[in-house]
Amino acid sequence: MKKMTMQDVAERAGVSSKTVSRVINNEPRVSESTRKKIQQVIDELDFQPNKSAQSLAADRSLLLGLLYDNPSSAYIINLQAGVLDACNEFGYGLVIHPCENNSPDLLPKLRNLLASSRMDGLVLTPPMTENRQLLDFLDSRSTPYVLITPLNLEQSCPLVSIDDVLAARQSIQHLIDFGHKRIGLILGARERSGTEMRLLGYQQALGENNIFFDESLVVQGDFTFESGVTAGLQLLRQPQPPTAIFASNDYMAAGVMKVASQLRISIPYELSVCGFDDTPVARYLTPTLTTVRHPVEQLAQHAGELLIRKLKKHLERFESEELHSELIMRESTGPVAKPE
Amino acid sequence: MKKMTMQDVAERAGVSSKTVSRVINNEPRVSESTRKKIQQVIDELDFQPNKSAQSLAADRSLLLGLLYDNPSSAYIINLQAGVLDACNEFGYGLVIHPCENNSPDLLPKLRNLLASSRMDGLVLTPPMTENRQLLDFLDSRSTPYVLITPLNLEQSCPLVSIDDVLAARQSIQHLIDFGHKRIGLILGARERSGTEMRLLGYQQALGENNIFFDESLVVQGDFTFESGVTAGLQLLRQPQPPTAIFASNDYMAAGVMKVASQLRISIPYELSVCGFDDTPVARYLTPTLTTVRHPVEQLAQHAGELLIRKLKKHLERFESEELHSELIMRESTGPVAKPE
DNA sequence: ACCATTAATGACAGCGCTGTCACTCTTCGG
DNA sequence: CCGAAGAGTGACAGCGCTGTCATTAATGGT
Repeated sequence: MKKMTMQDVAERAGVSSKTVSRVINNEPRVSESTRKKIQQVIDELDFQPNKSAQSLAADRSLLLGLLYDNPSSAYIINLQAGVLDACNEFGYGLVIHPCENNSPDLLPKLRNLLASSRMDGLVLTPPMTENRQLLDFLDSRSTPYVLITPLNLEQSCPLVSIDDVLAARQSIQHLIDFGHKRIGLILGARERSGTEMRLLGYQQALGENNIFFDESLVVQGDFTFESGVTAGLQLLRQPQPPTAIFASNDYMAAGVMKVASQLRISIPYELSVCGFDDTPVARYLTPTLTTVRHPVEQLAQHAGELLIRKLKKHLERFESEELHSELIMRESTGPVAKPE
Repeated sequence: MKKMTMQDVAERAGVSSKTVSRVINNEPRVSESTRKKIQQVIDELDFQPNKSAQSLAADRSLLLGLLYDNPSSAYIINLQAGVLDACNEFGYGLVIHPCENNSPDLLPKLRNLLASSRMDGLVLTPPMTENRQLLDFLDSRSTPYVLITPLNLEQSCPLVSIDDVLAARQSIQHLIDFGHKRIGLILGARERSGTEMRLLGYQQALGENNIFFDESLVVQGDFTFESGVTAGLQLLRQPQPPTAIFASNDYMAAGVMKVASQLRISIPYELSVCGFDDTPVARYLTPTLTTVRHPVEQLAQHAGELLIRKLKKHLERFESEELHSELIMRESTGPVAKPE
């Protein structure tokens, strides 16, 4: 495992080290024959260029940063896996950075991180994607970034997203197909753009099925289990309670299930519950939770690739992508008990 | 945000860049007065040394690697946070590497990663900590590493650990205090050293309370929810079923709760269930799960610090640490229904 | 056959830091 | 008062790569 340099490769291939560099970096202006020869030597010696030297000489760190502030660890792990895939493919490294979106020293900390790690670009996730200050800061230093976000707004940067409206509409449709007509909706945190998307999807589904939109069936949550409990109580204690509840994430759905258990409402016989995100907890609850699975890892991978292509200038204007979610049917949803 | 070099700092402080380097690296042989003056200039300019140049010149990457193969995302997030803390404190970067302990190309992949990222040291977590091949490989390249592991074996390397025996004993004691005498134990994967520790703790607790050790109350699991279901069935269908069950992690405990629900056994009135690890799911289950919380983040932080000190040679022999766990009492445990 | 253009390659400096070694200035025992 | 030892500092080379520019070989139009 002694160290190896481009010089070694160059000598063994009978070329200059600069030409080896050209091959490593996929630069043009190398004849097919030399390229092949050099590649062969590289493979033989299992040569890996020294990242520090590359960074120093080319003045780019070959590092991507991943910023997140999200309580769902499963979500983050998937994110990381996706971005890592992209990084590995293109020889980039990944710097992970858990942060607190609302902390006043988010920016100073980030500035510090950027100064010391010199990341070439950033992948941002909600809720950071909606932090205007943060985005402006990045723009001002012209640090490239891509967003992973349910946001459909006219963004002026590349982003990857899922269609939250569609995902919500399909879940509600699933409940309607079971005969439900009074369907409760628990929204997520108000400032998050996904929240209104889901409300929109809910309304669309009702509209398509000529079901009256009853505002009292829509309650505000904040993505926490506790808010799910509160919201669940609020819904189930109504004079005419819903027969099904769609929660904007699994934790709030778990909260509803807790309430149902306390009120001795049996799921799915007396109440259907549908979550969102397909967190691992969905499989561990009793009954298991019907929920919506997002392709988080692919999303993150695309985001990483997009960013890297942007860094390499192989990117025309703002490319963006939209992936789709999938309804995972489990035990917590079923037909209405007695058709009204 | 124009770039700054040690040269700039040096000029402004009226010294050579080498002396600035000395201050940055906390080297001795710098007079207190110059050190102070330079530090002041550094603070004023908010100077950060160029990591790539440092790495290249000093031939060390200033990078730690974190290897894990664990299905619990919450555990990993905590791990990462802990190691990151240590890294940030000492100016190191972190390379995360999810891997598959049983994959045949674990070693080739790792070799690759080490070749390209040139990490200075590694933090290993179960089950990698018990992968002899892996450890030998690292020893052979003399890559420093520290282990985070429940293992109590005479290891020849630094490690941080929790006292699994104690943690298990205390949980069992908690159940005994509620009057339970027939206590089921669901073990984790057989090859994991924590498993026998927990069995030991179980036996100790029984012994201390003069309770007969009934082998039929101990069943094998593998840390998955599904194995918890199987094990739960096995225990609860016995002619004389246990009145309490201790599962070696929360997922298996969730499996037991599922079984109990299906068999219409009410928790905690007819059966107490205790988990291990305090995964988020413990709070979302109904009833909420009594479990054991480990100081994963501190553990990881200590591991990181230990490793960095080892890298800096500030480490005499094999330092190791042991931290303690905490029983989190929730709703799933309670007194026996009818004292026998 | 001649110059203009382009393709393919190499020579060389230098990215920003650290290791080595040389140098100066104290300090102190004898 | 002298030499040795040590503390404090700087000059300089060079880590392994890439950017720039020079150089040579191949190609084509007239």
